[in-house]
Amino acid sequence: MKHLNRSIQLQVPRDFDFWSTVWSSGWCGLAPFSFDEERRTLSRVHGLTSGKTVEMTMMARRGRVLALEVESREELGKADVEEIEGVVRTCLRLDEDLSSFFEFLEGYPDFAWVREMGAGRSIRSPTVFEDVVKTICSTNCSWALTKAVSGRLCRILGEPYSEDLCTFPTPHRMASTTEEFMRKEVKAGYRSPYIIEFARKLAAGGLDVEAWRTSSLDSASLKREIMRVRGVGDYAADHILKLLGRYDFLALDSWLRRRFSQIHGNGETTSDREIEEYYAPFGRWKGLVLWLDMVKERLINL
DNA sequence: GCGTCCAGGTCTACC
DNA sequence: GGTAGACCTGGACGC
Repeated sequence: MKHLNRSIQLQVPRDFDFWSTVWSSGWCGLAPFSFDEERRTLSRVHGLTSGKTVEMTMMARRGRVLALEVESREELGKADVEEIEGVVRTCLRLDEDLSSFFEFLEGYPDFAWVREMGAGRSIRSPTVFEDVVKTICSTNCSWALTKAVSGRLCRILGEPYSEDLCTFPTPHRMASTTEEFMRKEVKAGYRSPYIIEFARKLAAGGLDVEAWRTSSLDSASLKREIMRVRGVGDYAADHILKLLGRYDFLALDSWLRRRFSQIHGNGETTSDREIEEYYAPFGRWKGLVLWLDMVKERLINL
């Protein structure tokens, strides 16, 4: 089938670095995202509201420019292009103002590298729905399993674009499946009823999770609301808050605990209280500072 | 090949 | 409010 290509260029903030944004978390490896480490590109297969499916590939260009190559089987209209640009802006957090964070870090020379690199952002999904489902799928399992379940969700319930590329399923599509199917085919295990219940609430219009992005609630109150989703506990709620751009909580998981003990505890086990105390001086930015501290080695070796 | 452990936790029952 | 035990999957590991 014939594929149509379109090139788009986006202006990015002065303090933004594309590859450190992509590379700072494992989210870039969860379908329908994929990356090419050698070419330093991030791709995503995405279903537009017009019903068209596109594959978008992002890469950095000189200056404050992000290049976007979009492939589609159908001609794209102005509204399609605007939607694609919006998806990219959301995924890369181009509209997240981190200037006050960088000003705050000026008091911490150990973190000067963050501003120098343009680090601080990490990718997320274009919808809160997708981020919540993926977060639930990341709990109490290996990262390999999280990737496998995300892949199966797309492959089995998403819209196919090519032989091996599919979109992330919509809430309606996920809501229409059964717990048994989710267990047997997607192999999401005991998380299956949680995911389906969440999708059904959204599909029925009983829950507007996109509103969380602009919620006027303080983070503690918003966290309580997020935790009303079954399958989302303390860690997952903290992680979702980070994806929403709120960093007042640490989102401690077993990987972070192990990493902290390697970096700051000489390999000795450290308690959550000790980790909390270590990052307490960073106030509302502590969750972001913790994350950057843990992935520093990965980023400065880029 | 087989059994066990555990990983980027959460829920429920019980005290 | 704190804690124990159950819960899916799948890779790593020891035997």
